[in-house]
Amino acid sequence: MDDKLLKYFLKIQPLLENEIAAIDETMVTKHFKKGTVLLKEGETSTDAYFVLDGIIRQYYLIDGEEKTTEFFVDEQWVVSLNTINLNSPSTHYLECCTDCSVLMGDSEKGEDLYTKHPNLGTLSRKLMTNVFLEQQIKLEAFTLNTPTVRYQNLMATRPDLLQRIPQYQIASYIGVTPESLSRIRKRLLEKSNK
Amino acid sequence: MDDKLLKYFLKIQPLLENEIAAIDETMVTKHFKKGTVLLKEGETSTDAYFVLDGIIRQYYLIDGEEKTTEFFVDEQWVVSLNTINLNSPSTHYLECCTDCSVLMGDSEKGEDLYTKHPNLGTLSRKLMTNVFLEQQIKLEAFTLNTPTVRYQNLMATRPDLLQRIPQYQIASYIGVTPESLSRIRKRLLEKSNK
DNA sequence: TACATTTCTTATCTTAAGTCAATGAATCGT
DNA sequence: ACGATTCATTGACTTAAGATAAGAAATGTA
Repeated sequence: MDDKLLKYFLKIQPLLENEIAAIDETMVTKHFKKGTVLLKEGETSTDAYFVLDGIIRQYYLIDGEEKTTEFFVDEQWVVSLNTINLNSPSTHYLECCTDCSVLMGDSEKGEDLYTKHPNLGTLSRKLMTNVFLEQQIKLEAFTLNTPTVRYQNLMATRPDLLQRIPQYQIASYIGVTPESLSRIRKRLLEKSNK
Repeated sequence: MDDKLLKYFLKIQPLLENEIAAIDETMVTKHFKKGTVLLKEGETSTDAYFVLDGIIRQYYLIDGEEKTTEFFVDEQWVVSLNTINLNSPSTHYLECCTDCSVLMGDSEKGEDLYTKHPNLGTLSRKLMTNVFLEQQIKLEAFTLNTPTVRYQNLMATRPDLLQRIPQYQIASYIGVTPESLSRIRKRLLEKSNK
């Protein structure tokens, strides 16, 4: 099994050899070129991704405009509504911002896995809880802060993104137009120069 | 066991008699008066709540201002970061907006329950998944819409709240000041009168 | 009922975001 | 290296939100 994933799992839950083997059978390593679209609006796919390397962008297409809502990186899970509930076609897109290595697993096969290996069910529960908490923190940060503060937080916590992602996508991510972000940056610069 | 909770659980996962009994032992029905504060900033409580009746408001205190981020009602779970991770004291408050009936359970005891009854672990996993998805929908709605649209959505989907909750808390919930919400309402009225 | 408190609205002013248009800068492909 | 495209900045203007203050409406209470 991929070392990164194993380490990630073992931090959450101890696993037996045969459990590790079982996971191995259900997850495949895949490599995608920059620009590859993994999921389109309207599609129903139960694939879940674990990012090994690269950046995957989630965005919505609203009135012809792309609204970016997340950049998934290293050791993050890409799980969304339609991953879990097949009845609901995807409302968003997933695109590789860079060349990406991911582990892909079918969450439908997951259920079989859990009945055979209850311990993996426990792992999945804890995993889900973690993902939930991360999302809660994100929701908090988005609702409580202004665009300017959101940009400052991004500089502080994810400076890598600012290097590798075009600014208009960052703008969308913090909830403003590219023009507004440009002005936010200008104001911040003026302040720092007193 | 409370009938509402049982129905809710059975929609998610079939349960055996002894599993139901085990849940019963870990959850208590409680009644709170309007205005009761269930959780304060800084507290570490692993209690989780299942709302039977009434409205529980989640809010943050930022520079002396209350920022409302959720109203939990009927058949909703109140689970937050510190419920699950004791190391992190609460960053928010929980308050009863009305007289409330809730089921209270300690999520620490939950873990014991899952080792004894793996099936309840499965229930918990599915539950967590549902709560995660609800939150994802909320995050989508908040990031993609303007305050005006958020208010219109609220009118369409939760008209009960607009009746029972003071407008300045609704304003905070959709991310604006009370004055702004007042103007939003005025604009919408003017439009509907052509 | 009358008073007090809380909540909602209105008005004015300031600040910042959206829109549209134009211009520079950077990047890409051939 | 060249032009073509994409991306970032700037300016002018419009729209809407924040802040502050004042008053109206609603609610609670003695």
